[in-house]
Amino acid sequence: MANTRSATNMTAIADALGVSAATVSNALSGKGRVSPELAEKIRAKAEEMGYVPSQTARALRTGRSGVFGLVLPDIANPLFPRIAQAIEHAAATAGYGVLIADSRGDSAAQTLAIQRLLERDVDGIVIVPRFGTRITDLGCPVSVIDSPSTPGNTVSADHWQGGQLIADHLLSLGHRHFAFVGHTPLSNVQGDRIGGMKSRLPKDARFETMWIDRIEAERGRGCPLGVKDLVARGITAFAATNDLHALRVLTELQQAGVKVPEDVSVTGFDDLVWSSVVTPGLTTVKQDMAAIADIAVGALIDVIEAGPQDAPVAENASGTAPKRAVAVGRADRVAMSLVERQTTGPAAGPAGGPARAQANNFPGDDAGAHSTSSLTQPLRRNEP
Amino acid sequence: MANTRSATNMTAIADALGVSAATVSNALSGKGRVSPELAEKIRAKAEEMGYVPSQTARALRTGRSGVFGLVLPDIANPLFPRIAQAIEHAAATAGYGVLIADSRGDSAAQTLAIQRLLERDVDGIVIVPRFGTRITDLGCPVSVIDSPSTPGNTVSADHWQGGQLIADHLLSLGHRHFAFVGHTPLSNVQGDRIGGMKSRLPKDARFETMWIDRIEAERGRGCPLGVKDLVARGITAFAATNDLHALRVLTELQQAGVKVPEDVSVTGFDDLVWSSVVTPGLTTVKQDMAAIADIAVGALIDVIEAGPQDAPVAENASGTAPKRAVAVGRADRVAMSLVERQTTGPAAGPAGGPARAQANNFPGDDAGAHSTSSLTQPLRRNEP
DNA sequence: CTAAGGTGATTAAACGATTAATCACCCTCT
DNA sequence: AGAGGGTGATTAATCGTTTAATCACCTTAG
Repeated sequence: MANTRSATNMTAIADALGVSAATVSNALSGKGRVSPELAEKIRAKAEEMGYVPSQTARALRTGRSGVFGLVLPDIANPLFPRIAQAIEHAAATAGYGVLIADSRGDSAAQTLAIQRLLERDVDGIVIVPRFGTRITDLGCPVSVIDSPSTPGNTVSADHWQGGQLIADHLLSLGHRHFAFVGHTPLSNVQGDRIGGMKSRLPKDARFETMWIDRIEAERGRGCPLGVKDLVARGITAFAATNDLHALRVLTELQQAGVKVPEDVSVTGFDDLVWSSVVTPGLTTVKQDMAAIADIAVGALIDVIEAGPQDAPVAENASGTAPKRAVAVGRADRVAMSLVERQTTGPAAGPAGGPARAQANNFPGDDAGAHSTSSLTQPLRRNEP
Repeated sequence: MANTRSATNMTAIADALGVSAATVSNALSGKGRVSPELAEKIRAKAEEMGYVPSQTARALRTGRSGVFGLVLPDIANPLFPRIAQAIEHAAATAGYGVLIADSRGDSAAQTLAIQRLLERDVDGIVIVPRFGTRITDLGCPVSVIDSPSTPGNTVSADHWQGGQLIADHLLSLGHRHFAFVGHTPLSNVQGDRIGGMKSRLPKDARFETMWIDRIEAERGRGCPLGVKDLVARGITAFAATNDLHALRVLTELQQAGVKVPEDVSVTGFDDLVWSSVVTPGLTTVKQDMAAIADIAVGALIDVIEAGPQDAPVAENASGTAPKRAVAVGRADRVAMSLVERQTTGPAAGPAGGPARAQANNFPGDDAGAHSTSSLTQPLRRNEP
């Protein structure tokens, strides 16, 4: 704004029309009392002069910057583009800008990143927290996107239900021997996803869980996961907690000469960019980022528009809920949807693939979000 | 800031110490004339009261918001995380915040996105332009990150040199029959990358170029690229213009039973997240995003600190360079570096693999950035 | 002894919008 | 006709910081 910003401010418009600046403000905001004719004249003049209101001045006066902060554990995370895009879109639609902050590194970096945002007077913060960090009261509205099982979570995909989708899909194809591939058990998201999958398994199903951080701690970064051994042990389906791990498994299998999906099936999570371009296309489960972003941003806006409930913590009659400036009470979980591609197929091999395993390709079973209840009802009986 | 912002402003500090607000300002900024003792007392008090300067007020007064805008053609682009992370880091280091704007969709969306940033009074904009859009004078400093062959480009990776790195590497392995895989010829970046590769080819080399947009226009999105046919025609190396296409080629080859790197080699560009986790690991070429971001942000800061050179366009004695508020004159290109992994190996097959092709695994030839000149000197002779 | 110069602080005017308070004026009702 | 009410505008304060201008005071030189 400094240099070339056209010096068209309210005063300039006011002078040009011989009215006061306040009248211009009222006319443009439609708030005060201005005659319709004059208001129209002012709007026209503003348009003509290319007037652009100064968000800065407005922010100073109103105490609202019109900007949200977005804090991510690691901007380089492949899911980030989706989140950022969705949040930016939701925020822009509501008239807000989005300031990004990267909290890569330790949780101290996260605190610092938040601090920087607060100094910039953001009106609210959307945060995808790091593992094991608890978001404390920031003194400004906060939306937390993580997992329904994270305390203080505001909204997130229903990872558990997504896991169920995957499990139901694989079960319906006749699979009974699974390998779940995650990165670290410290992540609530991964925990939920695997938990959801496990929750669907019938009594006759078996599974193993592989944690990549453990494996790499032993064998080094980027080491082979040894998937062929697992296949030899009878596993017919690898269900990873995200597409990156699924891709790793998929290519390692292909390299080892294991046919996908003929010999084994592979699934991922998140429907990242490459999922649709690899061969065979990766069956995965997708988050409705737009919906999540709308809720996260909506929660922020609700709190902001509710106005400053200055009363610090006292005056709390009911005494139950500590009055924090956090957007609570909306622990929404957004349903995930199955994206069925080519890495999943009927279970093969001697592992006793039942006849019904052949009956895949159920009509109407490949169209995005859907409940798979009809397929899994017989299995649910055996749930613990 | 609205609600819970601690009401600790300069006046509060001034009152607490019985001095004027101006003195507090001077003491904290070290600009005016304040006695050392008082200055120290003020700093201590500010610390004690948890004073945080209002960027908003400062912005209004100084005309500098301390925020840059970052415009990206499509936030969902897999390279975006790297760019955003690097820019955010460079900006934060220089004391600036980063406001994101997504210009997905057409170039009108890009204009709108830029408009939104300008309304928020950004001090400068870093933009990765869409294909074929020309960044006009925005009335604020702009850094363009695209390709050295794009007019108005400020800084970017040296895609041409990156291409040379790949070509030299493959040539040294004995490859002579190439397939270049790009998305669209409209992209300067992709054009440069392929151009660089071609520039290294000796007379006895042959190549074909595949444009994915063309292929998909015919056969539909996500269609097979038909790489096996190309292999049958004698191609031993697929060099893609980015890792996503490389991954597509790689998995299609694996699925078709073609061995990588034994039968054919595959290379990508950008060293995206998955390049290191797939099997075999993808040989690629990497951008030094940190350096690029530093230059892009540095150019912005240079222009800003040069102060408002108000003189519109007149007063331009030499008359050559139109005085735009654009950060020109730094058409830097940042060298790329080869990341050698397992998708590349000696050329095999009847296509006349020369003896020297077997002589791969040169000692010291697998360590990130390096010039491959010693390997390619004999070939350079034959350049056009 | 007084003018000049230096030092360390204060005053006050911005920046550009919002908004409560005020004012001038006209109309209507009793 | 005077009180009361509505309308359409203006005035002026305010948000928190920066900064040019000013001021009071002290020192030193002529």
